[in-house]
Amino acid sequence: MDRIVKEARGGEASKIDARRPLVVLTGPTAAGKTALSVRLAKRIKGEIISADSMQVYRHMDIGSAKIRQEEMEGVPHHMIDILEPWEEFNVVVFQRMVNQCLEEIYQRGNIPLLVGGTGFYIQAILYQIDFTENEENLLIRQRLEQLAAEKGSSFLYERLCQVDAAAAQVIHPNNRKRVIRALEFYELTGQKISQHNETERQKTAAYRSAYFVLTDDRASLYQKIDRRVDQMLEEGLIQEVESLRKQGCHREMVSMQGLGYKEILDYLEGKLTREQAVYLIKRDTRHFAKRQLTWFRREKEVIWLSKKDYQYDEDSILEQMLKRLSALDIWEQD
RNA sequence: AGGGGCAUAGUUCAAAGGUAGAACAGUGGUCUCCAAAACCAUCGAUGUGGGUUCGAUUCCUACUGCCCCUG
Repeated sequence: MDRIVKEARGGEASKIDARRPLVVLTGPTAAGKTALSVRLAKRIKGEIISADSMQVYRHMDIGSAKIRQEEMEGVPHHMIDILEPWEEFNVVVFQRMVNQCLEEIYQRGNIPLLVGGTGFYIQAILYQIDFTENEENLLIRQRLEQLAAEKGSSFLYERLCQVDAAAAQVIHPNNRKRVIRALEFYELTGQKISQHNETERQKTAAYRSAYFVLTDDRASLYQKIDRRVDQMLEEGLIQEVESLRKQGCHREMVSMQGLGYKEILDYLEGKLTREQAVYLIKRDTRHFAKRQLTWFRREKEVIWLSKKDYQYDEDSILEQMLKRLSALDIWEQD
């Protein structure tokens, strides 16, 4: 409705939306994004970019519910199996790599589909958030972390109160990670992160985009999560983690903080029984799904696709998506 | 069937003749470089009927349900 192109046709001072097209498909874990994304990609000549913080890692197939080669049905997939589990990964790396991917996809004349459950990563791309990269920040962060360990996290919080009161007001004192990040930002740039965040928040989407959120009733979602975890165990999750452990993977690694990995690691080290580990995986995955939904609710201009509204018929959902893409001028049916 | 024990939040467990606590689950939220992470907030209970008492969820009693032992 707010398509600038259509306004142009109406004779208004014309400004064509020069932004490039981007389709986002996300939703809570176990909602069924993967299968749907492949079907959509085939219809619109798209390439899929995974927005998932765990599927980037090789050898982590079962626990991350990674798509299998044969399931891709020939659709190009990016950002999957690109790192070893011991390699560092975060939003900034994600952003840089995906931006590269996007260029290539546009050059091929295809439409990129950003598919995955990590809302923060999607945000980083869609709004092209500036994280003000800097080499030094690791050192500063380590120093601050040590300070927190020595003098307690309230020490850092008090410092933040002095340096950036606005940030201190928003960040809870117990949230050490954020307190540290805020201080680190200040030391690095001499500016307040509260101010920086404020300007970043003003940004509008950098792409002509559609933001689909595939979801389902809470109860069905939770049921599916439970079933999926059981299935992962049947498929050999424990062996997968065991072999990662033998290769030297430990819980300090970002990759080993993934759901299913940290718990099985504890089980293998005798800190948990198998039953306890499974219970925790299921519980934490439910929590995760809930947090994802909270995130998407806050996100502006999302198109909710509640499976129940479509009688759980994937064809109807797909049709709806195509309709919306066409209305948003992202894709034209030939 | 006889004897004993237990009934407190969705679950596991506290406490007390005068305001019933916690953990976990559930729910809501924060998030702008660890985000599958980290953090915050919040809903919610004395099995049922009598009796004693100023007052019972607590003491007594019957019932109901569950558990254990004996047969």
